[in-house]
Amino acid sequence: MGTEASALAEQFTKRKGPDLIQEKDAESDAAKGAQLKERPSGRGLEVGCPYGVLQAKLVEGELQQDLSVLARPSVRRCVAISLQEELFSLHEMELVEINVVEDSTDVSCEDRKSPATPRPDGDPGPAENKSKDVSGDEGEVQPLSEERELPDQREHLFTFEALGEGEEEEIILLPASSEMEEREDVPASEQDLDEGSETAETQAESTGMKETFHCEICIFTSSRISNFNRHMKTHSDEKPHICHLCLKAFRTVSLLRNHVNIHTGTRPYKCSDCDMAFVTSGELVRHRRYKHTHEKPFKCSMCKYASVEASKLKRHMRSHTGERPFHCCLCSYASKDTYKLKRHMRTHSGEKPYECYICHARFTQSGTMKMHILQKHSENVPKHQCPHCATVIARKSDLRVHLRNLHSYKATEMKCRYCPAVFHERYALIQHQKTHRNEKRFKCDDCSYACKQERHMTVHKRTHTGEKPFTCLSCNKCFRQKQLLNVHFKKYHDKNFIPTVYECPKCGKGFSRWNNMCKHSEHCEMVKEKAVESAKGKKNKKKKQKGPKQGAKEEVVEQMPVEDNSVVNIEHHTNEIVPVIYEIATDAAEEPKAEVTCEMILNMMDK
DNA sequence: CACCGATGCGCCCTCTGCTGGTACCAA
DNA sequence: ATTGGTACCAGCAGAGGGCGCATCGGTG
Repeated sequence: MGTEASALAEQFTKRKGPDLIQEKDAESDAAKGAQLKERPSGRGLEVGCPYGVLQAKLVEGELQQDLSVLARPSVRRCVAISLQEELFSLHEMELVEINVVEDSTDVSCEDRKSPATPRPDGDPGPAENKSKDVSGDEGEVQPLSEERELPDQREHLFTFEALGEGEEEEIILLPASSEMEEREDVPASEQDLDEGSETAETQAESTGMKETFHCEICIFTSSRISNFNRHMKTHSDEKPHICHLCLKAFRTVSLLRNHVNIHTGTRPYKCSDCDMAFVTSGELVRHRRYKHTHEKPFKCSMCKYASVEASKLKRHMRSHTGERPFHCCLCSYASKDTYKLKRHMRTHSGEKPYECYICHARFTQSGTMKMHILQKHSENVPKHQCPHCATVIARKSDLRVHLRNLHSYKATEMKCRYCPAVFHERYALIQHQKTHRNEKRFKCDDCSYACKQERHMTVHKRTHTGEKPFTCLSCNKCFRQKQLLNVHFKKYHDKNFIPTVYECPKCGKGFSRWNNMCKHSEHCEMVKEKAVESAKGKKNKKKKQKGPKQGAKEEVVEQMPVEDNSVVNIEHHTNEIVPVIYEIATDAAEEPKAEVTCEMILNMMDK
């Protein structure tokens, strides 16, 4: 065996990662051959096969997750597994003693039925068996292997032997247990003769004190012949008890009865604490643990997690080990359980099975739809108040983002744009910078003038220097500000220009400026207020009232607000309005004078 | 043989939290 | 008009709870 292993070791070491050994005889002997059994009492991994018991204890890390166990009863008395080559060097191939430790292996009979790991090009491989699809129709893949709990600390030895030639790259796990060593004395062909036999063969214990019955096919032993005989039926395909409703066959009457109860809805096991009822007593016990007693017998050794079911603990352990046995065949995603893979497959199929009953929007997950309904179609939805500021955010997760972005401590200093202050919290920086917002930080060296923006100061300083860089091309008149030049040009050189007229509603006299009209029309105080308010509203709304327009008078009046009790600071608003309106016709035409300030023009230019 | 507890697999669900696109607002 | 910031929102995955069902093995 060792020689054979050496000869084929190189082939073995060529085997890469997730490739699986292809099942050769899945439909025949193997089907009733290799089985994996968990031993609740211990931590050893037992691999049952027609030739005895394989018990292995794998050293964590030595056997990777994709270790698969295959039964090849028609070829050898062995179990084939695949290993990643980096785990075993050539010289280790002849005889390997492996300590099997739980959580490091991923061994399953299911692997015999499962497709091989998807190839990078998507080709599942010629021997891939897709018979068992998670979703049934979504092209999902089965796990490479299924983690098994290894509840026994006992160490068991087994050996590996490379098997096959050429393309045959398989590792044969040969049991080194006492039973198997005895059987190695018998030629393989003779052993094969025994395998299919289900004859009840009793073997007396060496002590002779008590007779036990050993199954020749698996590890089962029993002290009672009746149990043994019943067990032997599990190796038979005989299922004489047929459900008359669905024609499904069962081995025992009890199994059939439970099954028929499902059809009939008969649930004889009723919970004493609630209205639930179940077909089997086991379901009731489990239900009571979940809902009433909260007994959780399966405890995680690495954290405080405990579960009602062993399978839940097994699933939980994957969060510690990082094992992801369920691989997507369309991308690199792998999940820790079948449901997540199925859910993930919707991202490829585009399926959105959840529909909002109100707006009929569709969603891939029920939780997403639920949140949608809550946020879009519900009232009095509780919001989340930021503990550090006044922000209120609809979703808790978004509040978390808010806290992370605005209230988390940053190691790097964030500097204020306007002063030397530095901050480590973004929110504090923003609040601080707001204090600069209305600050007239730019102060003139030659007078008391101050402004918010530097360019305003640039324009202002021309009043001290006398600089007038904007020259009218028609009359060579110079201006300090471009906007003043524009106004001048329109007024004196643009024939098509028609300025706005503000007409006193009482006497009909026209004015180019509101304030002039208002001074004239003291009896029109209310009208004036409304017009100014209207002008203010227009400015705030669109900021587009940049110049005099034909018919602006009528427009302004029409848009006057109806609130008669509105109070407007005339001086303030005239400062904003005057630059864009100037007198024509009824008043003597003249250039804007003192009413037009630098800031007015610049503000207008900003708009 | 029936009963019962245990086991295992599968399916579905909820809750939770992160991520990236988008609309909106202010500068 | 542009740009940057941020709440809003849907998409998606992690983790765990709960139940349906089949099966096995111990026991009376």
